[in-house]
Amino acid sequence: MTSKNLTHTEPLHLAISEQLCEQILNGKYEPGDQLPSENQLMLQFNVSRITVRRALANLTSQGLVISQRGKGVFVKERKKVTRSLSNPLIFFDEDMARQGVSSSICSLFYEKIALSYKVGKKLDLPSDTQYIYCQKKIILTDQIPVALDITYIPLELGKAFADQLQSSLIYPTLDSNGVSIEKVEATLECTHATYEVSQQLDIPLGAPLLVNQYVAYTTGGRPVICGETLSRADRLCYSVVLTKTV
Amino acid sequence: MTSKNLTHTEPLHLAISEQLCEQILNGKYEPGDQLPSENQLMLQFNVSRITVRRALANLTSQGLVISQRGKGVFVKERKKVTRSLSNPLIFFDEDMARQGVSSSICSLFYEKIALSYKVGKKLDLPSDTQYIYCQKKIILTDQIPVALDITYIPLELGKAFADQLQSSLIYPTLDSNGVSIEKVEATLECTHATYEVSQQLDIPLGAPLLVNQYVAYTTGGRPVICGETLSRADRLCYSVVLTKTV
DNA sequence: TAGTGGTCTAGACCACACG
DNA sequence: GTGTGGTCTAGACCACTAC
Repeated sequence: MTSKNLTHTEPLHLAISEQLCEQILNGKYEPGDQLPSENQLMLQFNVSRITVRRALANLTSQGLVISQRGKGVFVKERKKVTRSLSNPLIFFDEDMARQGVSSSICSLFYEKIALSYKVGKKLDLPSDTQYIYCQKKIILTDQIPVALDITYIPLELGKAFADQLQSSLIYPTLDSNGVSIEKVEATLECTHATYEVSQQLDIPLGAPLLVNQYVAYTTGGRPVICGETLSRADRLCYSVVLTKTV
Repeated sequence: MTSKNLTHTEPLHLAISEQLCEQILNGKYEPGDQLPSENQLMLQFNVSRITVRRALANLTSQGLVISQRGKGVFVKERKKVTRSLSNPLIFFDEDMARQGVSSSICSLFYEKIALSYKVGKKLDLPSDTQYIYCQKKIILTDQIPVALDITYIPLELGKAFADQLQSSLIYPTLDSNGVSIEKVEATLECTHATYEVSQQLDIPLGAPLLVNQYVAYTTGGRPVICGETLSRADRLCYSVVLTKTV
């Protein structure tokens, strides 16, 4: 019945994935449910395995399902936490706690590295500055990795708070040491997970990431730290409130 | 040399896509350049076509290349425009003009529809309200579709400015008619293009979209309009400035 | 051991772009 | 027409999970 000649307009794999997509959205398959196996789908739609796999790949690229080797294909859970970018600045862990979510960090890297031109400019460092601290860490909520953060910290701060920074988040650390964050400039965009990042955040290659590139300023408009947070787009969203200040 | 037994850790398609990825990032292939054809890659890496295609699919899902039937596979241009969410509110077209980019809109749909509970709540409408205007439009920059916007406009506004709204953007229209936007609440997240949206924005199925869900308020904290903008993640990013107001 | 998804092959036909 | 990517098949082997 699914003769190839009838589907001049729509490829088979698309027809199948659209149908499965509808069933997922309609609730025939609920989050956590297992889809029929590739074998069953081959029989059900009377197509070859590669076409079934292509259809499943469509669903995966739409973030609807996740496949697990040896187990099956499952409908993804759709639970996101919200990171508030409102004023006043709310610390990440407080933000999560308010949503009933636990958070922790796992420091991957904390070292003095050569300062790049770009970072030097963002932090308005003297032109003879040669080094800076760089921290890479994984941020987890409810034990699941949600974000990879890379922060650049000028030497004096990085040295003073090294221990603290490796076990807690950066804004609270600065705050509790008398460095008040007065302003944050951020850009939000979306990229795709490289192979390396996909491994670190346990997501498929090419999965969408929300990128938050930020520069934080303390009193007197002096930049303190900058960096970027790559968040799993299936786990995090940002909220913003803009008020006309005139 | 690319014997299967050597690559226990890494599948062939990944090894190939990683190598091509590196060459793209290194500049061997520049934006706009054509990659070797599938046939050439089959010979070059001594693998089957399906493996080459899988490697190219990896690159596509990472947003690095785009394939065009009958022509070839090309390295994607990486040009993004920035939408400022700072204060004061900058209109989209001014924002684009400042970046040397032309912008236009294409109205797809402008009709009175039944009011949903969700929208009614966002706009704080009287509980007996039954209808609302809904506008769907494509937003183009430099003639390329970048976003799909869906806006909900209460009856009195929607009727009064119907003509204007179909040819120009909503904030400027409201502003020029004496409706000042004092506050905007927005959440930013990322989803995947459904088949329908992928067709409208000319992107692959499942491509990442930046979703901006907003409610705009006028004087006295009264909500005026709400809606959501689905932007192509490869073409748009948002910028935000947060100032401690205390 | 049985069932699942992951990788890979060789081969076929189709649709589209370009000269 | 030639070359390109898009779709699809049948079949094989592997790695992982669960029993």
